[in-house]
Amino acid sequence: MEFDQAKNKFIQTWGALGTQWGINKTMAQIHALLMVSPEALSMEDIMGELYISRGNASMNLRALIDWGIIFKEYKTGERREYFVAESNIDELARKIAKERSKREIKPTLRVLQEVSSIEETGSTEAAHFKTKTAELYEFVSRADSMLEKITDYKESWITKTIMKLMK
Amino acid sequence: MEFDQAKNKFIQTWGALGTQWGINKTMAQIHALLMVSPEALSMEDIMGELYISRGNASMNLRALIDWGIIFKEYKTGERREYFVAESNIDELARKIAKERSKREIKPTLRVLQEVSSIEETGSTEAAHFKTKTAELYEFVSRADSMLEKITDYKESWITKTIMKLMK
DNA sequence: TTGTAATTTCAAAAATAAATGAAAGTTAAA
DNA sequence: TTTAACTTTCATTTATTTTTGAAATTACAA
Repeated sequence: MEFDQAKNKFIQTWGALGTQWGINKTMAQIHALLMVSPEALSMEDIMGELYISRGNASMNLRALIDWGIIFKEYKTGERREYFVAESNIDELARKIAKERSKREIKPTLRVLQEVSSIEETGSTEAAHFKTKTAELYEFVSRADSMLEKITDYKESWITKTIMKLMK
Repeated sequence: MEFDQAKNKFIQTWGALGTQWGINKTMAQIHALLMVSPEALSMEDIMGELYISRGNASMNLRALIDWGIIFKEYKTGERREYFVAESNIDELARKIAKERSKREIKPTLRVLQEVSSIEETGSTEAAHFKTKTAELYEFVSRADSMLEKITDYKESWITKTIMKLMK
């Protein structure tokens, strides 16, 4: 396979994966492009490589910056902004994990907490509901703290975790 | 909060969470409904509770069965089918993890393998591409086997994993 | 078997999400 | 300041995904 083909295939695949995980295609593609670019790219560069509009590029670059997984860079004497991806993959995964926990898991936990705390009534249905949602709260809560523990190693956490699990 | 309100809030929240993780809203809602139902429900019941069409119910019930997280039940003398959710939450999470690994991670790994194996050319860009995609392959591959290891405990894997990580 | 209740399918419609592009807003060099 | 390069915003358009509902199919009690 040619480099150009491979690069394109990688960007498309990463975009599709993003979609399946609730991240929009362009956002994932910009990120993919920046990951494999040895140099920082300008918005113009990105628009050109991905064939997307200025507005689209601007919004998704901002979203990526909000997630903390790409950064702005300034070149001396140049007015335009350049972008680079977080280069450490462990760090990248940690940031994504933390962000998703904050945005999705934590709010869900609040709701589970709330709904599992309804008053006891006589009804079987309500009793079962309380049991199930409480179980779910317990599970999600544990899973979330497990993820926190794993990603708190800061460095090569995947390897460290595997080591600990092997024992 | 009233039981009915709580139940509705739970179903809506679970649906929204699904959406953020690339699962369609109705599929997640049907699953939520079945989880908190003490009795098996028929398609008619589900349509009524969620205000959805027959076709929608049918398709998403099938998808949930394909994922292995809900089951059909037959009542003697009755023609219609009933559905129940996997009642063990650890088991539920294991199945989802396995399924997503199979459907999304494994195919991505294949592509990463492929694109990181392009011929060496002189270009810096291609060299950097190879390095990055190989790193990514390595990472995703390890993360996937970590998940496999964790979920292979079969029973209360979250707790077991936390225990191991505490040491 | 037959009749019919129950389920599935799928083209079309509706809803949702994402992308465009031009105008408005910023910023810094002249 | 002014000007021009660059970025952001957002109403509108486009694309994608989901849902509907009626026809086709299936399957089971009689």
